[in-house]
Amino acid sequence: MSRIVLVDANNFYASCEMVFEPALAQRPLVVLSNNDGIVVAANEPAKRLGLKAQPFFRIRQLLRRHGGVARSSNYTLYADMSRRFHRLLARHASAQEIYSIDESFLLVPEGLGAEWGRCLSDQVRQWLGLPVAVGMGRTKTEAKLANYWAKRYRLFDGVVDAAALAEAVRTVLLAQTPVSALWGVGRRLSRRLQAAGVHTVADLLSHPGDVVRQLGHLPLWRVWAELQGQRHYAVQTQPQASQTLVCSRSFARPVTALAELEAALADYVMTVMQKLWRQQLVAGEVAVFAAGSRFAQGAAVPAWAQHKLMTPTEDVVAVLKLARRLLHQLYQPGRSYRKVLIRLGALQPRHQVPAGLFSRPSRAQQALQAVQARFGPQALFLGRQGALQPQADWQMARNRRSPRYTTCWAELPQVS
DNA sequence: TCTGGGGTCCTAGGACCC
DNA sequence: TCTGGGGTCCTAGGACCC
Repeated sequence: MSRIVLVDANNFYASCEMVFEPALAQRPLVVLSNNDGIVVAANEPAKRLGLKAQPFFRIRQLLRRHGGVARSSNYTLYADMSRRFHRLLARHASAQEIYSIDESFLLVPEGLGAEWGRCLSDQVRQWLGLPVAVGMGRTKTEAKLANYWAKRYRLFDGVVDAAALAEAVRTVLLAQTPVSALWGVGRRLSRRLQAAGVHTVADLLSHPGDVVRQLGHLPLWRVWAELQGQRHYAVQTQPQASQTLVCSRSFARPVTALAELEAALADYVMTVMQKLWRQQLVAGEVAVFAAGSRFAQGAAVPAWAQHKLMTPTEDVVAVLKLARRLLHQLYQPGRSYRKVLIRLGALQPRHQVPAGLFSRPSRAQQALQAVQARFGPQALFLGRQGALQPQADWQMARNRRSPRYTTCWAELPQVS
């Protein structure tokens, strides 16, 4: 049986920023969400100040007082760094599951241990400049937990092999680790477990399986079983086809006018259709959601409208028409909106749908796709889209974005 | 003043059937 | 007056993940 390894990058977005601006490592650094709304990543100095996920406006003063820096999310940069990161890891594994932008599960031969893990970690650091944590175990859940320990306890130096821990060490770690640190145990479930007297991972493991099943339903039982070495989650080497595709953005300011909502929606439709085309899927369902701010007076109430299609489609104009109709259905005049969302559902591979049961792309759409493929996704767009309207000040703000060092000729790093 | 975006999975409960 | 029981399917919404 092979071993499972979880490698993830520490403070990924913040680390990407520091790769190209090493001086930032000495100062508190936070990376903000879209619209510079909340903190989504922080480097070690910032964490020492207690900075973590929370609204930016609340920590602005504190950050300034300590000479800190805030950056807007630079997804172009992070996505490119992520691609390099996963590709490097793939060289060292017989199989790889890219689990998130900064995490991979790897299958490696039995017999490799912490020493191997340290070499891997060194190489990632050397080649990409990214600090990582490595967790090794019999199952994904155990690898996750080992990775948690690797990050949390300095003496492990970023690498833990759960199988190689001395029994006494393992016992102490299990007794010190809160259940909420387990994969799949969120806020609500951990509250329930606490109420039942289960505070630590050791507490959970002290119960028999049927009791665990009662306490928390199937997923918790699986986690419990995986911690004893039974595999319930396989390393998924093939990316799974999406079941739904979403595009959603918050606005930089409250929006009341239907025309502005429509323009934003058209932008999101184009984006979500590009995802659909990339995966060669067709959509059987279209849904639109719009809502105001939870914190504002006179804000629109969250509302969904959706429509099932008689025949699945990949036609951007048809989807846009439908989405606009749905938006009109749920629009609340006079109320202010903070976000609009489009979701495509009932997806299936386009080649599995019998010809004639869905509309083939029109000549116009084929031309659109050809131009976008050649000159980039922004090269050609629909007239309804708001992206290029000069007055579209509702668009997402990213006022503190770093250069796209690795993907844009005009923004290459300069050495002097 | 300012509070993200993109997903999956599970469960409860309603509708419907015999 | 009395008003079953069991099954399936679908949907909405919650919980959780990064």
